[in-house]
Amino acid sequence: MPRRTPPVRTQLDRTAWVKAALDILSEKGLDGIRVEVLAKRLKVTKGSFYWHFRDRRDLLDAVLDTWKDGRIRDIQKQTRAVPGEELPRAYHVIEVYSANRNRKGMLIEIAMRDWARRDAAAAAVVEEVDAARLEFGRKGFEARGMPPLEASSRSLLLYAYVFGLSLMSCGKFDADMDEMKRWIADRIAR
Amino acid sequence: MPRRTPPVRTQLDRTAWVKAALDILSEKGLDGIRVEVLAKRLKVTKGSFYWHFRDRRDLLDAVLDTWKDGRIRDIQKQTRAVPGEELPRAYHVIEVYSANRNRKGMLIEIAMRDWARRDAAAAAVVEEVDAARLEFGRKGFEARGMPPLEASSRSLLLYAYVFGLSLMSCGKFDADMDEMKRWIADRIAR
DNA sequence: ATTCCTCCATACGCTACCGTATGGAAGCAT
DNA sequence: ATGCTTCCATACGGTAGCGTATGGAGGAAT
Repeated sequence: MPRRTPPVRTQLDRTAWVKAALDILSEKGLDGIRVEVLAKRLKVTKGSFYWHFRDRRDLLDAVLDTWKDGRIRDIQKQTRAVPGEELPRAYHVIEVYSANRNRKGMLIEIAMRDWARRDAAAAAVVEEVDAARLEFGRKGFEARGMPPLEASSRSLLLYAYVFGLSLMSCGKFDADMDEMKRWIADRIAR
Repeated sequence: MPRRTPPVRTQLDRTAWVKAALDILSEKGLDGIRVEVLAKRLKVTKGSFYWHFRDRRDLLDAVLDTWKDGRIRDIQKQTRAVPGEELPRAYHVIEVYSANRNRKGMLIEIAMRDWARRDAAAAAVVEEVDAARLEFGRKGFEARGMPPLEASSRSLLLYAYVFGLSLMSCGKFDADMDEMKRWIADRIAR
């Protein structure tokens, strides 16, 4: 009778801690990332944590790096899409960000920006990611023949809108939210 | 020689604690509102706090009420402005919210929304305030002859934009941020 | 002057969390 | 088998914060 339950003998590494930290970041914000809380979630003790990380700050830095890499990679993936499809791509971006299915990612976005207000390293990361996004959007609009100022403005409006929408509770503002979102997407991208 | 320094003999009341709580909320977020920290700022001890408040939650509820009343009052003040001035009023709203001078108010806005995600009472307050704002904006656009869907959409876009902008770090995205803001304001309100 | 009420200080126990120190189990090489 | 390395458990001291208990100062009322 070998191996009834593969007894959670799963070795942990830094990525597991970072993943758990991102989870709890989306739920409780930066102040929710507590060493002993994460340890409990991962069914281990602090001993493990302080083996993989120097201290809490070390984990936070790893979280920042991981998040930044992921976001930058996402943008580059979108950028490599076929050219000549800029308009549907703009709609796609709006759709992805403002959809409820991307809830967790959006919560992390907001938590990151909260974090950035109180931490220089986080601020640098967010700034870098935002710059990449705005640049991506600007290029898309310019590829459709818009002048630089208009392209930049639309790009900024696009991202400000999707982030702003995610922190408003407009649940019962209007029943036809979908129509409104469509109207707005047109206003931004058309 | 009477009264060298009016020896901080200033009696505290609930409003003083609420005010301090709002201050620290804008700086450190909800988790920054700690009884003993506020006491230190107000140069008193916890003994005072627990005289005026039942517990920390009691303070938080008072903060919510105070903030809600202030926001609602602000909206009503704007609503009572002279009619026929809807367009400049829309620009004014954008200007006020997106300006850097309103920094603290904006930080509180964001902190409130963060709070709302983890607390039902806060969620209710934010929802009420947002509904009032969206309604205010909608009426303004409808007064200019726009159909309901468009008016609602523009109102939503307006507030989502100003809130979203406040959590982006677009410092070095473009030097002519002012021109971009103007372009965007036109796109939203014109 | 005494009493009462308001407002705050002090002291206490309790929990959550950080970081360290140390030991121990499991796998691998020799 | 023995030693080495990796990964984690346990135990400890320390800080920050919550809420309570209790006492005390100062003004107001009598």
